[in-house]
Amino acid sequence: MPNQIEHLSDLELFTKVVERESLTAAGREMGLSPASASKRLTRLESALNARLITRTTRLVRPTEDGEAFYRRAKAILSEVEAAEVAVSRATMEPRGHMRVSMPAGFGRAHVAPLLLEFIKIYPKVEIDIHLTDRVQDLVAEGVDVSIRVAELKDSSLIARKLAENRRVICASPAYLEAHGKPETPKDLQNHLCVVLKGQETWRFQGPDGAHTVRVTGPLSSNNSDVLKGAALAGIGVALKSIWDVQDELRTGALVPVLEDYTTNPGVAIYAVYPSARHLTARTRALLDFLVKAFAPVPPWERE
Amino acid sequence: MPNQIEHLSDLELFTKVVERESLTAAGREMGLSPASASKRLTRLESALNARLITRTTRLVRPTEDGEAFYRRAKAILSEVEAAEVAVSRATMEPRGHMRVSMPAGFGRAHVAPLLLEFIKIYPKVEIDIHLTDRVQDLVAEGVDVSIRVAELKDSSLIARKLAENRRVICASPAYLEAHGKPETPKDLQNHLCVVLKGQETWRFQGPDGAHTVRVTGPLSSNNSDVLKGAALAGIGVALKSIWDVQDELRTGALVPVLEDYTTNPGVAIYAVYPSARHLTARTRALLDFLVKAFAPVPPWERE
DNA sequence: AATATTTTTTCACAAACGGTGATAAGAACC
DNA sequence: GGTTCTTATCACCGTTTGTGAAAAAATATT
Repeated sequence: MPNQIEHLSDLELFTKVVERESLTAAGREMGLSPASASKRLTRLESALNARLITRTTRLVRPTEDGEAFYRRAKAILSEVEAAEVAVSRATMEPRGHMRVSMPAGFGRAHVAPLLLEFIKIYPKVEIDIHLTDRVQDLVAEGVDVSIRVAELKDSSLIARKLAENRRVICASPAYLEAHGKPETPKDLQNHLCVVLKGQETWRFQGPDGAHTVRVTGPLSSNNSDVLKGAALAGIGVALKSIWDVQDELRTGALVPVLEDYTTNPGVAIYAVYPSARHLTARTRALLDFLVKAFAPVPPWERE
Repeated sequence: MPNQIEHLSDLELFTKVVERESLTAAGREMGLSPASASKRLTRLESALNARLITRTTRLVRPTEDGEAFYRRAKAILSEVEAAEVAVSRATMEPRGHMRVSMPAGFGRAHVAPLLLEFIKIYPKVEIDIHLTDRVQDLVAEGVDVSIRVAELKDSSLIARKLAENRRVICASPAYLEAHGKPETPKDLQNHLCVVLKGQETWRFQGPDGAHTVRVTGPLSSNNSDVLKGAALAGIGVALKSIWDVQDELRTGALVPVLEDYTTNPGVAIYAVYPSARHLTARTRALLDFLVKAFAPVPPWERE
């Protein structure tokens, strides 16, 4: 029949009584009336079914059992406190291990380098960088923070927006030379498009309203790098995230088209994490770090 | 700001949640509804201001901090239990040290020999035999049991009657030869009496009613052995407890007088101890032992 | 896809607990 | 003997805690 003791503060009161040799003083120290102090000590003794303190109105001293118990009580209390500060430190100072999940392409290009900086700033944090395009169960996989490119709709998870995910329709100069330049979304239906598997429908928001175009083409893939390669090779028109083709646009290897239109609006890049309450220091630190790194303008949009 | 944790059972619940990976199961194990289990876990997390368990409806697992805290919680709980069983053993099996106080004369003659037997029966008990005729503060002196010859009147202390304290008026044959034998209490006023300091008034209860006699004589002392010596030497008549002069009466060295009268009625021998609640095993054992040794007829009255 | 099932969480309410001040009793000091 | 200080007890009252019901969430099933 273990654990008769329920109230840790009864233990604390008891130790103070032993030290002060006074119920009243011990109670006062804990902000308790003498009546309560008496009640609590009695409660502890009843729980243990033993007399710990012999007391008259003038003299309060531990019994032999009480003295033995005093030593144990002190040990217990200090262990509890140690456990508390250990947890508290863990939540105060970023440290420990964490797993961050992200899509392969975006992660490799833009997040992983940032995380290398992050662990330089917080040397006690260890990060497991987990690249996957599957949307996964954060809790089951033990993921602390997940970077997701999506429309926000998740329910129990909390998300912080890191950046817009601006997209561009683009193609190689050679392709445009050969097939001409589309001027409206509708034109795309007459173009060769390279598309991400499952995302064959492109949505546009432009000066002339919203459009939805179902595109087709000679190549589709579930890997966005393949698509980029195809576009570069002049296979067709691609819908790419800015962060993915920024360099190619700058060098002219790819050329944007339909620049007056916003593509797949509402989709943005988020840092997703389970529950906002009781964030660990490392999670909080990483989130702040990421937000600062991407805001107000993400790296790939700069200059 | 130490000791945020108050409820030990919250710790217990937490460990069970970690072990069972289920709030409901953990709660059931402790006889708690799922609602309560949830509340308690939340309370613990709030107290620590940290998230210990990440939980969805399907998956319950400790966070990294939670795992670290789990180990500490287990340690704390087992220490608490160890402390509890230590106390409980101390109250179950007679063991440990105790101090027994008693009057010098009676103690040396009748209690000390019994205590030697007692520690033979309970080898784990150590006794400090404290002989004193002063009435003392049990608590202040750390006395567990005090043997007292008195009229019962103490308030906060509990007493068990061990034996009547029958007294006799007696003198040596030589004295009676020289001075004659008193036949009534009143006769004592014409006799030489040896008296205990402060007890110069002797009270009698006899067939002809109650008498109070103030006696005088050539010798008084605060030590009852001195008085016995004086009586044996024929100095005068003494008021002695039976247990003190039993041998002398048997050999005829002292002769009882006024045998139809009861002397100082109401005075008996008691074992006195502080508070009946939460007696330790050793105290309980000693009290039972003493009662059995003196009842129904004390040794000095036998045969 | 839609429904069922299981688990956690929330909510409102009842019961139990815990603290308090008043009071009493006891003990020391003056 | 009176005063003061301490512990114990009592009745009262506000808070906390536990509970069942229902909601919400996440799977599993059909």
